[in-house]
Amino acid sequence: MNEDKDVIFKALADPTRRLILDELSEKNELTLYELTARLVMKHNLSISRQAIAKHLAVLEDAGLVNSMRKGKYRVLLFNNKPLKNLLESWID
Amino acid sequence: MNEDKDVIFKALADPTRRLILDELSEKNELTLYELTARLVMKHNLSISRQAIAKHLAVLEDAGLVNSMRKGKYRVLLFNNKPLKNLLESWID
DNA sequence: TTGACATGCAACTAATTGGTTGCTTATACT
DNA sequence: AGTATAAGCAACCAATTAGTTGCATGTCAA
Repeated sequence: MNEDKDVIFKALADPTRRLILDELSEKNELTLYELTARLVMKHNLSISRQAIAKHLAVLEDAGLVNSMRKGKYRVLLFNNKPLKNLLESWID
Repeated sequence: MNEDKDVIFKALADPTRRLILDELSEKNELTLYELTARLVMKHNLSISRQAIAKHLAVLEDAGLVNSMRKGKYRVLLFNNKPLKNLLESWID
């Protein structure tokens, strides 16, 4: 309901989390390590793996990221469904 | 540029600010007092005028609300332009 | 011009949050 | 079995922030 919206908007409020969505929307099925490496290298981000893991927890909670265990790895999937019609009520 | 986006997303992250946008998108040219009264009454919000004023400053900073002085009053106007295409890069 | 009303500003507080460090668990590979 | 790699968990810290209270400014109307 409306709390879903709140969780989504709050998830989008952080620039690092938006970068994560950018990366995942460009290339799905990244692992946590791959994602961290990409963020650090492509965007000169200095941030730890644990910090990224926390951001991912927030994004998963909002339904914007799903993940599957694949052996040793956890693989990340972007899900844009919650974003559709999110701003609808304000745009005509 | 990208900082604009950040300011906009952060502005949208607060539920009270989203309620303010709801009210203003429904009825433009409210004054601060009218807006406060509406929020308190329609949504059972217990919040002071000053708190609303702070939220409005954030929304104005993001370009989502404009205001004009009209004599004794300040009149508030909703502006949805910054919201258009905000999520575009993630939705196909 | 004086009082009432609408708004503006500043200092303070409590809660939230993004980040770190350190340790543990789980899986793969030789 | 033993080591290296990927991830999970928990406690702590610093900065941000939503909210409050108190006071100042500006405008209208009698």
